[in-house]
Amino acid sequence: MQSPNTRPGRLGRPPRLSREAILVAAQRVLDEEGAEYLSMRRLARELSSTPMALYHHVRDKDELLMLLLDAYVRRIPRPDFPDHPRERVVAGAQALHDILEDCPWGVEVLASDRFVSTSATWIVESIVDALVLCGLSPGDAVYAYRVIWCCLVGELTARPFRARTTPSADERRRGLEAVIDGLLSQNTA
Amino acid sequence: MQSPNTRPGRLGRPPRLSREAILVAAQRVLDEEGAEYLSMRRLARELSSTPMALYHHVRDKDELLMLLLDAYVRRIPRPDFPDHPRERVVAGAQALHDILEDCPWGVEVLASDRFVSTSATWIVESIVDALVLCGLSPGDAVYAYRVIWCCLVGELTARPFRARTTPSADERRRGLEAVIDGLLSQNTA
DNA sequence: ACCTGAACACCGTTCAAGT
DNA sequence: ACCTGAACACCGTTCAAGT
Repeated sequence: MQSPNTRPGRLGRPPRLSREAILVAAQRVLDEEGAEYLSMRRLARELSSTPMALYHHVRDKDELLMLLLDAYVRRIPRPDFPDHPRERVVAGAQALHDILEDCPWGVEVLASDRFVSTSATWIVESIVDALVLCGLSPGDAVYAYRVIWCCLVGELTARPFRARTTPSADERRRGLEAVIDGLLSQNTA
Repeated sequence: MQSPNTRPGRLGRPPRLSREAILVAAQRVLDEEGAEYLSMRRLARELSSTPMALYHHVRDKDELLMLLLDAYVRRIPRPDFPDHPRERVVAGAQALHDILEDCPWGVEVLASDRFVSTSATWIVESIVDALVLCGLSPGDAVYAYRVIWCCLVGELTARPFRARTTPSADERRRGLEAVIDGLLSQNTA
């Protein structure tokens, strides 16, 4: 129950903030108000602190978002995927979609540069592995994964769309399967 | 050669700005500095005017972007597409991709709501029609178009990606064809 | 070491006034 | 009718100072 700000033998002022506390508060703002309201200034207010205090625990806003996404992904339970390779690709892509759907701000963070976290590698690797088991060469598998990833990003980014009806989960799955099957059958061509 | 600000019989102060002039200046900023520098304030400076003068000719920044994209699309020459339906789908998607690649800020405008311009309908319709000619039902064709559109948006949004090598035009085409063939063959399933 | 306050260089937009 | 200036309510970030 040793609180960090009472730890003895440390020089200087005891910290009032911590990376942990900042991330918790940021997640709260994200949940309660949405990503468009998460600013360094808003976050400082949430913590009854000043914007600049944050910069002592986090390099900049981009790093903060990266850390938030990282923590979010880490909280996700690792589902066990089906044995059949094709089903595994579909399930993996579906999982990736679901993760990002619950975390719309994350798409932007991932789509932009900088994010090099390894906390989501398992799912990427699981998809690529399954693609190889489906018969694709490693190079083709990576590329096929890339196409799948682009479709997911597009699906999540191009939200409203001209057809005002959001597609049902079933429709989405059919679309996803079509894309995956197309990528798989290109191998044999 | 009748300049609008000398047109007789009009009441009030002659206009110094016009929607046309604003769009031209905005396009110049876009070309020379990039979309991230196009602000109402920057644009007003470009026109030696004040930010608020712009709001007399344009409802807000979103409308400005919409008008810019509209003008951009209108300038594109209408290519003639191949006869074979499948090739037509591929060519249409390719064209859509190329248009947006030269116009990265447009992706965001299109991905967000509001844009209801009809200046790009011809290309969308051409793709949907070709999909129907390929044997898809009208409903399936619209949905297939949606999937293709999402892939394009994703491809353009998820720019850098973990594989640091940007795919070649050939690779991209292969990916696109795989997606399209997947969508087409789902029909017969 | 950790935090504060003021400042810099921006945003989009509203409101009241000027010609 | 068209434009201006000041103001509102924001941004992310740097810099110098305080304890």
